[in-house]
Amino acid sequence: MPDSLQHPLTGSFLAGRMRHEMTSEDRDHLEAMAGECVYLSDREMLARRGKTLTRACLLRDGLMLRTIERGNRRSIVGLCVPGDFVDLQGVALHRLDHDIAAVGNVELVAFDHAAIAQAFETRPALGRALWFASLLDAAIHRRWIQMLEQHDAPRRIAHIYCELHTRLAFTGRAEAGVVRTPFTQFDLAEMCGVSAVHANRAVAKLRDMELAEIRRGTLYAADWDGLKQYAQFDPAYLFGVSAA
Amino acid sequence: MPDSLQHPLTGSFLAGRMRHEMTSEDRDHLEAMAGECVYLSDREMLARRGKTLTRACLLRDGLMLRTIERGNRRSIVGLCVPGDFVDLQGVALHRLDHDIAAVGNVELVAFDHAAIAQAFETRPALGRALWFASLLDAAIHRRWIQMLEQHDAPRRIAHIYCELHTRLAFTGRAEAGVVRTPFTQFDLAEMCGVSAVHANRAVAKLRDMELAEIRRGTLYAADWDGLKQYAQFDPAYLFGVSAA
DNA sequence: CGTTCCCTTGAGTAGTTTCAATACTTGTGG
DNA sequence: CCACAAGTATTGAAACTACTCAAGGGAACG
Repeated sequence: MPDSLQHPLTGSFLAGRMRHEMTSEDRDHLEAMAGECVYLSDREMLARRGKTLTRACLLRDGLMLRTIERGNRRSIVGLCVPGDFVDLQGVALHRLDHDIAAVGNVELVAFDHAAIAQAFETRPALGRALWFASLLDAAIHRRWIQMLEQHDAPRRIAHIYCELHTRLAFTGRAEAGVVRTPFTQFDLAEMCGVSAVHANRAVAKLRDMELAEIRRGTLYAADWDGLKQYAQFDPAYLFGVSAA
Repeated sequence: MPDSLQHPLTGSFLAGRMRHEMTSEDRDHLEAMAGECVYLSDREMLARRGKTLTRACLLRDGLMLRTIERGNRRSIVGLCVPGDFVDLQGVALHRLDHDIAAVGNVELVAFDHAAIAQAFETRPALGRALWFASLLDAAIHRRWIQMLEQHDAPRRIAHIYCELHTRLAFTGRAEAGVVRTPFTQFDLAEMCGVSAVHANRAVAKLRDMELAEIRRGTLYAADWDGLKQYAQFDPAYLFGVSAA
């Protein structure tokens, strides 16, 4: 029986990464720990910076943003795709250092911190899996730092879509040559640390270079290999099983 | 007996953060797990991207850089201060996504992955502490992403020194108004994602604004509060006990 | 005492921002 | 089905920021 049917709530967790190394008992246990489902619509916040949390949520469908607001300016410091625990930090750090917001409609499932803490005691392998997931997040953050330090705006946008495509593919959600998102150009600007006008020109450059067309958040690749090369995208940092 | 004497090798681990929440048994256990000491001098590499690791190292003295090289350009994506596990990722991810290099002379102590993995099984609280440390790293990465997205070069440099001062203070290594590092302006440029020439002008701007003087890597604050305000430094993301 | 590395400064160029105006989309209500 | 409003995308021009290239100055080390 496929994993996704056996574990309808948690089947995407670490899929394509170390999920295959987890025992079926641990996978069953995680599924059994799942609490209520949470639904949010576009731009709704799941959690805010500084808030104390008592549960952690696994994203089941849709995309979410990690954001930090400062004055009237917002930065997007990370993306969440299905299969990601979006606020796992809260279990150990108790409060969040950033906000978590939906882009488009999203579906999550909640886990009580107490249940996760207990799993840490009784099921070390599950604890390791959660740790692994946190380390993956950090590796992605580092790649973003490098991207912001070295790439210009068009390359940043290209890289973000390449990363998304690979991360979505881990859970079987990728389409060949297409990455569907509800991002506005304003969102892209906030991810890249540039103005909205410049993000627009960056999108136009990708189109002019005949690498990809981005319409209403969705990227249609004209030359997928060329795009990956242009973005200097190397998926090793995502630790997928195929890339290992 | 002070912690630093009782645990000469590991007494700095999570000091000022959740160390006080760890039981003395766990602290003793961590100290007992420590293996051989490692010494590196300026610009020496501890580990390289892609390499498979079998042990993890705790930084005891000196500073280290997390770097990613791409072509002939290097990015600095993070800093390590005493008390940090510099390559803890390797325990769960097996290989590194970045390089780890010394700046100045450093002193580390090594832990076998096998010992850490076993501690994860037998001492869940120690496992949680390691997880906590990883989550802290991720929070710092997120702040860097925001800094790169929103701040200009002088503010980035100011922020890096503010962060360092706070992180060094956790282990009692901070001096009032001074942050000593062996960074060259070239290093600062690689942390900020700007050219070395521009980093020099940024340093000059901090001097002209009478906020701080940076000579041979060491920052002498002329107006520490003004500097923190200019950098928009808010230490909450470092999860220190006083800032909690 | 010179070599080397690091820092500093100037001038021209490229990339990015702001402001402002115009068009395209999508959804809503008449 | 059309008109309108709101949000989103596009374009131009001027100002600004940061980059490269290039040359010169200063400090540390053998």
